[in-house]
Amino acid sequence: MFNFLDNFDIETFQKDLLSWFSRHKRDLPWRRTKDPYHIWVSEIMLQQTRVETVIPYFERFLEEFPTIEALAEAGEEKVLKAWEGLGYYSRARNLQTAVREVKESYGGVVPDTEDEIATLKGVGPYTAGAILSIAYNKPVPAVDGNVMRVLSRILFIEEDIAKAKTRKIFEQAVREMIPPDSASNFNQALMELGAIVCTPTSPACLLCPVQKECRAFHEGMQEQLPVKAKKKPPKPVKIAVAVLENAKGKFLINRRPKEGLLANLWEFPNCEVEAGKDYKEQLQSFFKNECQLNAVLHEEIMDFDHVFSHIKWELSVFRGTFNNNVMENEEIKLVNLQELQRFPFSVSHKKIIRRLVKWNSD
DNA sequence: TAAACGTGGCT
DNA sequence: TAGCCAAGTTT
Repeated sequence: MFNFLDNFDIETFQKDLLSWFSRHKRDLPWRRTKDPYHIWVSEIMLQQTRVETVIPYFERFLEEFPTIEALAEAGEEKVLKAWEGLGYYSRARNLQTAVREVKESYGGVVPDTEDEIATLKGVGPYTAGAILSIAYNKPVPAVDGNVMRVLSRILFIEEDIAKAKTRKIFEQAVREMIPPDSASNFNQALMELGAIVCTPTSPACLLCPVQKECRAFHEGMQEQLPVKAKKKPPKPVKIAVAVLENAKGKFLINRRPKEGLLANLWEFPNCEVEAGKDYKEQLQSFFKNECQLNAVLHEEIMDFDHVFSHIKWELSVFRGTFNNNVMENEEIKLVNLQELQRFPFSVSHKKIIRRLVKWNSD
C-alpha cells in the first residue's frame, strides 16, 4: 500500500536504534516493572503529559492503588484527588471503569490481545499497542507523537500528522520494521529517541544513532518535518467566581456536572459572563435567579487567566457572604479551609484556595 | 473528520 | 508575551 520502506535497510536501523536505547535509556519508574497494570497506569498518565510531570503522580497513585483490585474498589473521589492537577480528568474515570472491567471480565488479568485490550475505556490504538508491546513484548505498533515525528524524518513522510488517519501510515511502517522478539525495546526506543534526540525543534542530529538512515537529515530537511497543521487558539470565556463564607467560617462549594470540562471536580460557585456585561452584576443575578441564594458580594479579590487546550477562562473572583440555611448534599458542601483540601479541585480553583490559605495564615 | 478535553514548561 | 508542545481518546 505504501512504499516508504523501499530501499530502507530495516535490519541496520533496528540494530543501531536498539543498541543506542540499551545504552542511553532513562531510568524511569515504569521501566522498573513488568506489571501490566503499572505499565497501563503510566501510559494513561503519559498521554499528552510530560515525563517529569507524571513521575510523582505515578509514584503516589500506585502507592495508594497498588493493584487492579485496589483501584477497582476505590471511591471515584479518591481517584480524582490522586489525579488532581494532572489534567484530562476523564482519563482517571475511564481508567477506573476499565480496571473494574478487567476485574469482572478477565479475572483481574490485563488482556494480552489487540481485540480485547482495545475494548477497554480510555485505551485507544496507541495505549493498546504500548501495553501489549511493553508489558507483553507483543510485536504491535505503539504510534504516538514521538514515533510519528521520528519516522516522518527517517522515512521522509510528509503527511499531516495532525490528521487522524495519518497515524495508520506510521502503524503500517512500524508493523514492517518491528523486530518480532524485541517489540518492547523497539517501541520504547522510537519514543525515547523522539524525546531525547529527535526533538520537535532543534533535533540533535549530530548525536543521533540512526543519522545515516535518516532521509530528512540526508536532505537537510529535519527542521521541516513533520508536517503538522496549526490548531486554533483557545476561545476566551469570562467567568465570575464567588468565594462565599458564612458566619461560621464555612465556604460554599459545589460539584461540577458529571460530563464535560473538569467533570465531577469541585469548585467555588461561578457563572459565565455574557459579552459586554459586568462580572459582579452577572454573578449577583446568577445567585438571585438561578440559585435562590441570598448572597452579598463584596470586593474583587483576584483577577487572572487560565488557559485550557480549547478555552481561555478570564476569571474575576469576588469575596462575599450568605445567610441562608444552605442544604448540603452530594453536589453542594459547606466546608472550612482545612476540609476544602480533601476535595478534588481544578488548578484554577486550587489557585483561589492557595490565596485563601495564605490570607488565613497572615 | 474535527472538536472537546488540562496542565505546565519552553521559546 | 503568546504560541507551541507532551508517551491520545472520545464523541
